[in-house]
Amino acid sequence: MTRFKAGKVREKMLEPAKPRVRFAPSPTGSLHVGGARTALFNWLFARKYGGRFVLRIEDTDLDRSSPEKERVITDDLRWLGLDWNEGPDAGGPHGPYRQTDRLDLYRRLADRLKDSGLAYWCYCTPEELESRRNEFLARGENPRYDGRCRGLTQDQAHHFQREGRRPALRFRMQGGTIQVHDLVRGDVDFDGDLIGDFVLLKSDGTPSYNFAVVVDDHMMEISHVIRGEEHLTNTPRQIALYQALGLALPEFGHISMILAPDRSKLSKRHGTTAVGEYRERGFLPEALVNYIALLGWAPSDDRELFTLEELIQAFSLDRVVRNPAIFDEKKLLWMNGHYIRTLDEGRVLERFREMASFIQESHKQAEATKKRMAPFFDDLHKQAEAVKKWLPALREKIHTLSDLATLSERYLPGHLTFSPEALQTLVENRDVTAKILHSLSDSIAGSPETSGEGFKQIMKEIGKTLQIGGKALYGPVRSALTGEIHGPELVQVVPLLGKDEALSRIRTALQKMTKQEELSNGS
RNA sequence: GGCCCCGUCGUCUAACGGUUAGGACAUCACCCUUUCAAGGUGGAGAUUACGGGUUCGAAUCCCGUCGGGGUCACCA
Repeated sequence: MTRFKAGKVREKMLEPAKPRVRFAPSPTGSLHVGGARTALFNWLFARKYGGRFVLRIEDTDLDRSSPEKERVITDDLRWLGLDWNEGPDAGGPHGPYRQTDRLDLYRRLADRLKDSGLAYWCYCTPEELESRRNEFLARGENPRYDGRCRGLTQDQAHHFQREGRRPALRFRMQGGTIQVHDLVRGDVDFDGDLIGDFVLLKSDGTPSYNFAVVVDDHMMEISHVIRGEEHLTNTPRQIALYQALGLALPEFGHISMILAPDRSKLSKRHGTTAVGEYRERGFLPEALVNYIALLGWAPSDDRELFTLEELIQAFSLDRVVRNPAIFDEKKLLWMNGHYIRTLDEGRVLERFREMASFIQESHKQAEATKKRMAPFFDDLHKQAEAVKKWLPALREKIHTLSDLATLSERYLPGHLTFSPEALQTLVENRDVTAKILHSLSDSIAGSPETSGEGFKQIMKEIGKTLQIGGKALYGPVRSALTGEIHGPELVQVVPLLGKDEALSRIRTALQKMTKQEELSNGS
């Protein structure tokens, strides 16, 4: 492995004056972590050097694209804090920014290529193409279009047309080597002879990816094409097109992929991959962005924790790493916990509410799902208050905002249920526990308010009277008050519960103990 | 299969030919403590995929092998 040595010229491209970059998702699915990172790197690059970040929607796959998906992707980008200077909604001087609104542009350029003999109509059917492809593969050769429609006569063309075949426009590839100057990988050579004539215009009239990117990147004056490594081998095709159209090349930079723990391509079966799912699970955009930034990029110092603003400062393309990264959810979880703990409470609460309404929103589409999930959503909103109240006590131990919801739930009035362990703790030294709980109840009832200090004092006295302390004393009290054997410090818990709820819980626990005893005597 | 990219602790990564190969997550131990966490301290963990070169000296440069990934679509 060799780090790309930046010469004078390269340096200029790595740190340009006012770059124009773009993120160009196709609205055929949700925004995945890989796409999010590509968007982030582009965004950081633009922000760092005072450039522009363009959002372009590549919706030429008519079958799979949908406005809903587009909305989901843009919504996730905004959630991450990545905004764009130009785009379908934002407008801008190089629009339209949705490829289906640019069809006439592609056709015009396609005509130009066809008229100059650099492109030709191909009448081959998908089935024919497929079987020829397999023949190449069987011979151990590079599968590619064999160019058989290159020299079609008018008669032959008419014949195919009468058969009802709809032609696609193909680009006439030239041989020779094509060099890609890549900002993160250095110079990469490709053999043009191994690349077949690829499609420019599909038979439905929409442009192919390779054609549309070239046209758009040029017309939108994109200076740096920063994208995933899966596009590296497409680049020679695009370079050939730039040359055929007589256009200047942008800079290219291909960042390596994000892989699953088994080193395969990250996909659904590996767990969470979509940004939206992380939102639902209670991750903060602060954490996700920070973690993703560290996948394939490293600062020049030892820092790991960055705000977006700090990332802008620290980011540079020449510190982008070339080897693929494995997505490590454990580290993300740690980082998320860190942000929950250190961000100010108002912000965390805001994120919690965001999560609650996002979950509700995202399930609105499917009416059945919504119905099924309804009680959960109601609870979430009811819990917003509880979460606010309990955040200071709970944030120390959690990793996601969802933990906040599940953990705070049991502190709601009337939500006391006993875990088997807690029940065990209450029952195992029944007599002593009963004494503890009775005197605790009396003391709390007798004091005007339940402060942490007051509670501590009460516990001290009970301990002195009964000659116990530590775990033996606090364990039963914790079990009675919370129904769990683990949780925040009781000194925090008691004032938060309040006098009435605390008393009611002790009563409930005492009753439960009696019931348990009758149960065991009876059997 | 052809072509292309990549290969440093389990994971993310640092180390412009000269460091006891550094940090973070995870893991282990201890401290703190009414519990679980969090936090603190420390430990273990990498013959830099392997094999050859070049060099006084290689994780770093060159070649080969192996392994992983990408791509070869009328998907993007």
